[in-house]
Amino acid sequence: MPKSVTLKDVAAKVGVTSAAASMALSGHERISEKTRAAVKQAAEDLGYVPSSAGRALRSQRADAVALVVPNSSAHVFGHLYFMHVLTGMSTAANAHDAQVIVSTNADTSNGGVAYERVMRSRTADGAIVTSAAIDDHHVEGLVASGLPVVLIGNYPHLADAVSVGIDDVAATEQLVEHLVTEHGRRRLLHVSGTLDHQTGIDRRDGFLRAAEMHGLTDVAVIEGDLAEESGAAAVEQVLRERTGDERFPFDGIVFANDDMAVGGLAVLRRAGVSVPGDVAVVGFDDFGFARVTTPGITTIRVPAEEMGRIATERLFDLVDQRPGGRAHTELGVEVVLRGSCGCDPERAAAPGPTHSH
Amino acid sequence: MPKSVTLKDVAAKVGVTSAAASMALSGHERISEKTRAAVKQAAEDLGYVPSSAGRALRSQRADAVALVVPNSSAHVFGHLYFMHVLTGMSTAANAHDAQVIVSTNADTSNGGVAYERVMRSRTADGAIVTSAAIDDHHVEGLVASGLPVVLIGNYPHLADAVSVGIDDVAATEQLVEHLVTEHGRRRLLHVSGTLDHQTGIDRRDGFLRAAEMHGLTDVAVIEGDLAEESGAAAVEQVLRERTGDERFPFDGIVFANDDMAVGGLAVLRRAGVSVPGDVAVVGFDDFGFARVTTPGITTIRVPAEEMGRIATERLFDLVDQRPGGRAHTELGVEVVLRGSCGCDPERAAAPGPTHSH
DNA sequence: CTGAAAGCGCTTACAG
DNA sequence: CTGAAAGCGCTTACAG
Repeated sequence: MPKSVTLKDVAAKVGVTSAAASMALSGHERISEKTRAAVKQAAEDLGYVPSSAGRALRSQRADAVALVVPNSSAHVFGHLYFMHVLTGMSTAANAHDAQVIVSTNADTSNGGVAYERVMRSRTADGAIVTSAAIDDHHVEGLVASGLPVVLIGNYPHLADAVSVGIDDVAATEQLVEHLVTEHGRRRLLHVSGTLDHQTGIDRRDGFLRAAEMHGLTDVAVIEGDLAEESGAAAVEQVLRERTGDERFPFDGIVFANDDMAVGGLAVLRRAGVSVPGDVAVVGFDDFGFARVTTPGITTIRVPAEEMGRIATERLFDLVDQRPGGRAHTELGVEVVLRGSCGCDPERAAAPGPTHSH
Repeated sequence: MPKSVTLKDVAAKVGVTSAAASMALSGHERISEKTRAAVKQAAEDLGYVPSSAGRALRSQRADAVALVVPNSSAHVFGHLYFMHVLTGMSTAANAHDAQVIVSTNADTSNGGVAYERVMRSRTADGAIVTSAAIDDHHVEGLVASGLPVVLIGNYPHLADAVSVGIDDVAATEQLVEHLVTEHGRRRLLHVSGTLDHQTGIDRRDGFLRAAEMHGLTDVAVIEGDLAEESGAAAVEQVLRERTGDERFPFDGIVFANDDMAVGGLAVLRRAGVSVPGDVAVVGFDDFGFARVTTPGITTIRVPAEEMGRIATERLFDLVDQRPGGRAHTELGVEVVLRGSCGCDPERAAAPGPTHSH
């Protein structure tokens, strides 16, 4: 492993002090044009890159931001959602010449959680926290500590925290509205996310509120956990509990995310229940799966990449002590219509892949 | 923002020097049991966490590893592949108390690429590089520089580099073998990845070699770029060029990855070509999509998470100067049989979701 | 055995 | 105007 080139090496080559070399590289005016050029040339020749540790120690700034993945969402690490958030973070971080650190929350050993250590050790100047459970006190502690943190999602109990999110209630209402108004569905099932996360609560509340507004009486909620299997399990439960001759007791299912919709769709298919013929299905997220199933899943497009990007911009505002705007930034969402609700007839009517000739 | 607690604060509280406090915290024997306990208590009370910059500067070690995403694969950043690799990296990094840095390769401004800067600045102790193009000279330079680097994939022209990968040639041969032997397909099309990446070349070569071994004469290769759209484009091209009465000129398509298979599948469906009836389809990767399409896509499961984990272990070997084993570690893969090749009749025969009653 | 300096690499505030 | 010290936080090697 090659010894790394320091500022001293560069300075020595030119015959100035390292202090002068530092100023030369940063374009300080007190260094003559000639010396400045010589130092820059020497730095280039030697392949000099400033030591991040030296610089961080001196400037009290790591030039890095961390993405925190709390324990409570460990099972969804590996999900495209994080990749989208990470992509957005990278875009913003690159613009600020900062590194992106991914902090999965392994070490709960020393009484503290990993991401708190990341912050306190100043490895990162600030953190983005996403998918935290409502009762995750570590998040509250972090926010309360005054360290720069931006939350992705809605945290009503942390009203002062800077956060970026969407309106899950309104978005879910839109989906229900669509099923009722456009497709005449009135017997609706909601398969919710975990109710210890605000998104789980909000999407369920949106469902219930819209159902009430439309005077729907045949509605039910089954609690899921956002995993594909839990969507499958919910549908299996309905199939098991239906009375004898019933085809399917609901004519629409609102899954709290696409993964569960995928799982539910597979079970419906195997049971010979037609989608959208017998049951209309909608999901939430649009991170990829919803586009490739047959039929495609009507869903809400969550702008995860933009959330990551904006959250990171807000985080730099905090780190640089720029007077922030609103504590919460709300991004718009979009309903994406596909075959599973009965829309997009071209696609829905196309021969299925198992069609024989 | 709260002022961070330093070792000096802890030492002051106990009435010892910061050097003594440092030794106490690291359990050095020369510090009395009593002082050790007092220092630990004080550290806990004050919420002391060592500064990573201070420690890194002193120990010449960042305790961080970087995942590098080269420019050439910028379009696939945001792909589940990276998330799997990242998950594996995190597992290994956590075990070594190290941070994971994600370095997308934005800054090509200063003549150097971002990940070279990450390495030279010692922000990370080493890097994992994946999806690098064959002619990416920056990778060669990095490897040649002697900095700790582990490559994911196969790099025949960098035979001395430490790397972790799978046998793409053999895996693709297995797929062809399956189509020929189990499903009697003999007119095969390969939609390749970009041929400036070794995986693109290897999967194509595996296809061609297996075709030759089985004496297939009706084979063709179309170069794609791993994106869903390019799989669609390849199939469209075939449809466009077929002669009048022909249904589909091939009875099997080997896509170099699942994404392209998904794109191809959609076009086939719209054209009324049955899968697997008229054409058997296979993909490569199994990062998610292949499982949720209808029919499911027969594919090769690439152990991306394990690749990330093992590459990171190898990287720590390098960083810690442990005598490494082989330069290249090859992981096994698994053929996953689903409906698109004609296997899994239970699923393939199940009523499609657009089936009407 | 223990106290305290030295130095990792950097940049700014100070002394001359 | 310019040279060089001081100090960010840490830990180890040295002096006493």
